[in-house]
Amino acid sequence: MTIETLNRKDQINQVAQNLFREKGYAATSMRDLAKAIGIEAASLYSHIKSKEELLQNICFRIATEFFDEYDRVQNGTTDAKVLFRNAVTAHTRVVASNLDASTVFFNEWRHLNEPSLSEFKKQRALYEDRFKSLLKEGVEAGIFRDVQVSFAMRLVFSTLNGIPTWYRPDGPLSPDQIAEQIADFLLEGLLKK
Amino acid sequence: MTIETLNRKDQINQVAQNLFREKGYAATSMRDLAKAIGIEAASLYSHIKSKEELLQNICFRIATEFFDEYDRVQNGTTDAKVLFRNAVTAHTRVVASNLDASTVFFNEWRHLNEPSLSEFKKQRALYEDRFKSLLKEGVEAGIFRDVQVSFAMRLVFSTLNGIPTWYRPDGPLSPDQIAEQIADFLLEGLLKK
DNA sequence: TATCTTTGCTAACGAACGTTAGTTTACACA
DNA sequence: TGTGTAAACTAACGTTCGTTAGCAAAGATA
Repeated sequence: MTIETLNRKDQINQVAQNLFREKGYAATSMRDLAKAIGIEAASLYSHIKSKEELLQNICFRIATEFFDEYDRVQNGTTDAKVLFRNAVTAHTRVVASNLDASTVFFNEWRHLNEPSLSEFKKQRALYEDRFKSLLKEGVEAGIFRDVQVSFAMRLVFSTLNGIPTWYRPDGPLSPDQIAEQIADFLLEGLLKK
Repeated sequence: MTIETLNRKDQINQVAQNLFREKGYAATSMRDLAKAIGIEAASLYSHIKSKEELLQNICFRIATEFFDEYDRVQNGTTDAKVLFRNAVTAHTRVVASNLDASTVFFNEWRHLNEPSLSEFKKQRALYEDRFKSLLKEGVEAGIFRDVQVSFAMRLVFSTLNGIPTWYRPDGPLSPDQIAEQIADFLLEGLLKK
């Protein structure tokens, strides 16, 4: 596989990410995709196997990034507050650095077919469990309020996964700054102490 | 228009809400919709004008509910904390009582065509402004922390609009109980005081 | 009983869909 | 210069799409 092939293949995946985000997977035709690249629809199949392969690539690449980034920041510390802040930062960084792909990850995964669909759900559940454990430890350590952990986990993910609906990378805040502010918000709430 | 027409029309709208939520607007065909009801696809057109009309009905009905419910709870009080709690409760009640329709409202509005699309965006912006004002007043009154109000508004809506991804009406909590817990979470944060 | 309205049906339209077959073009390398 | 390969093309496949036309059945109203 030559360099040119890799480049074209990467280009297809990147444009697909963008179109799937903007129009949705089902409403994006292979002709739309080809036109955005400047080739014929049939020519796409010199580089990819199918439309669904594109969706699989996006979903599972992002899933891997979530796991990898989480592992990277969870080093020695056992302080629940720091652990939480690190996890939020890691997740936010992945989302904010992959706005197109993570939006597809959040909204378009249901168009996967089996067995990819089941595999996707399994990985997502594993990732969510990490946050649940983390919240559980914070509550048991008496650092967090006595919240229901699976409820809190849902609210945390709602906040984090909503980032692509409003974050613009050309704005004033970097992903890490966004992450910090979100962690503050989740930890401190709105009220003055 | 007889009672039977209204019933069938209502049924079509209700099934459409459910299918548009589960599969997405673009991936739901008129034949899917007809089959779920038990008639032929062509027969739908004795009751509706077009597929897009169904989407418009859902989006604008929910928009109206958000405004109406907001107006209903914002009575005499000027306490920012109570105002915020009331707004969160109103919004949550609309979402939790219309899980299918509100999911379509959140995720499928982009498939509206002009001029409905612009009208939708305009109404949504107006609604968001209400929450922004409310947060601004709380910050200025010294009750809320000194957060950026449009940033805080985005986080609040992310939390609220994520409800359909996890809330199950057959679970133990009523919409009002959910609303209360979410308001607590947003106001108090995770940390113990 | 005769007429109108509602609500369904079958058949079909033209367009768009994902994808395949077969061919041409361009370039790397022997 | 001749050969092999990658990457594009045109043409077309069978399917599905939203929607329309025209008609039949059923019930209400006169």
